[in-house]
Amino acid sequence: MQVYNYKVWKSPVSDNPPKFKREPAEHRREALIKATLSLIAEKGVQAATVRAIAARADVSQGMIRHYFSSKEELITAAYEHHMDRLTDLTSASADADSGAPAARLAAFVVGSLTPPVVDAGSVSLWAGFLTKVHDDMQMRDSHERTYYNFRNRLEALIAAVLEEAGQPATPQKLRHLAIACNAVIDGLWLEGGILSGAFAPDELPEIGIRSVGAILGMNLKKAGQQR
Amino acid sequence: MQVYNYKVWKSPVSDNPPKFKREPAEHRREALIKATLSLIAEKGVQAATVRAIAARADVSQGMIRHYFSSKEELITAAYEHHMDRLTDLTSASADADSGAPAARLAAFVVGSLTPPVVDAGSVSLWAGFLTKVHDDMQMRDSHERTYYNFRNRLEALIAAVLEEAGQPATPQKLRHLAIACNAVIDGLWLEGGILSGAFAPDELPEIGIRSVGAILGMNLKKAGQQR
DNA sequence: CTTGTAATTATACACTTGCATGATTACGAA
DNA sequence: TTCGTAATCATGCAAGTGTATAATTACAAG
Repeated sequence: MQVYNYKVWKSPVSDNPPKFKREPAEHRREALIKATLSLIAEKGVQAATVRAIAARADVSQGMIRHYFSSKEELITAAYEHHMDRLTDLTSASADADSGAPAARLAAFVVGSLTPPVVDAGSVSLWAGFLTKVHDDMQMRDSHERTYYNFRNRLEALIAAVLEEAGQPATPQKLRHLAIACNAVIDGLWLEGGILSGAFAPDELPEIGIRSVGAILGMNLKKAGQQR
Repeated sequence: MQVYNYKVWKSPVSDNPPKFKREPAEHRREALIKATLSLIAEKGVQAATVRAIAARADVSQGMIRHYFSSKEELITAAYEHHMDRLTDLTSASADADSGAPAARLAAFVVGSLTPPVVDAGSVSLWAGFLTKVHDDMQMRDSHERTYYNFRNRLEALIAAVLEEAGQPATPQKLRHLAIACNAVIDGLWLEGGILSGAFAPDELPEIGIRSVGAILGMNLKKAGQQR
């Protein structure tokens, strides 16, 4: 049974084909992380075994312990990579919009509720990791960090919107609004990823904008369209 | 190394202590399910091994295959048990309130966002199972069933509230409102369970009621208090 | 061309996993 | 009491797990 399928390439002299290639460390780490993520997204954490990861990354299983001090460390690195990618994607959609605060908030919401952020694999990954957040301290820290990062970004957008509308809120009120809006987005993102077929293409962003607008007491939809 | 600790009780004749006791089948199934749930809640799905479950239920590991056709079937049964318990708990808080529709909806929201529904173990359990929802078809069906069960209940409460307020909504509008309110509740429930210490005791229900009210365009808080 | 050395592979080990099987044992029926 | 049988236990097995270690091998410096 051939398990490994190490990459083959042409040798300068064809009669002595090298059996593997030395790659820069960052390349290898990235390949291992991507292999881990795709495995977890497809078949869950329990499928991300040392051998399966190595096979998917086209390397021998020894590489994992060569580039990470343990398999757990690889899992954690993969989690951070995934979450960073998610926040980058949503932030990008808000930052791309240089219009009024309301428009930027709307873009942020829509970005969070459309592919590739809304995705079955993403949710599966997130849930798979969440299991470890419970007891692994490093994971717990990582989760809190990304959660607050997202919520604070949201809170800043909300503050700008309220200020522009001439309805500034107290810090506590602002905090509550951010928590609430964050919850709607999270909930919609979740079910959108799990029950992918249960919603029409633009249904989720639509509901998201309307709900966030309702919570803030204004019509984000119109504000978002007039850009 | 002593692994098992079978229950000991007094024998009618003390010189011949029986080594185990025959229990009704339903007792055993329930004990195995509870052992499974507590294990998953504490240390994640990967800790719910045949041996660990048996040890916690104070039986030999053979019992699992005796009462369930496979370990997977036990896991599924445990999932359904857990979800049924969650929906029962939230429904109970709404059904207990026989007041105005708005009060019942408020009770439903509050019940969903206070312990024991909001609980680290519950969320951990839910996330652990979610991993399996992705590929296991039976799990997928079970998830959809409980999800729609919860959302439909919510939708019925919302419909009653809107009707009483003289603002009946179209089916599509009603569906959107239910999805949105469901999302807020889910999101708040999630973070409340994960970051248990990050919220004040009554902060989550407070935010929940205010947000659901905002989405529906009314003040649920006052309506809930006047019972 | 040599040669050193770090990257990579190959293999082995101790342990855990779910499941199967046969040996016990409690307990109701006769 | 005796006895049958289903419930329960004890043990073993093959496959899979993460990790450790030694054997290869690419590749650049001299």
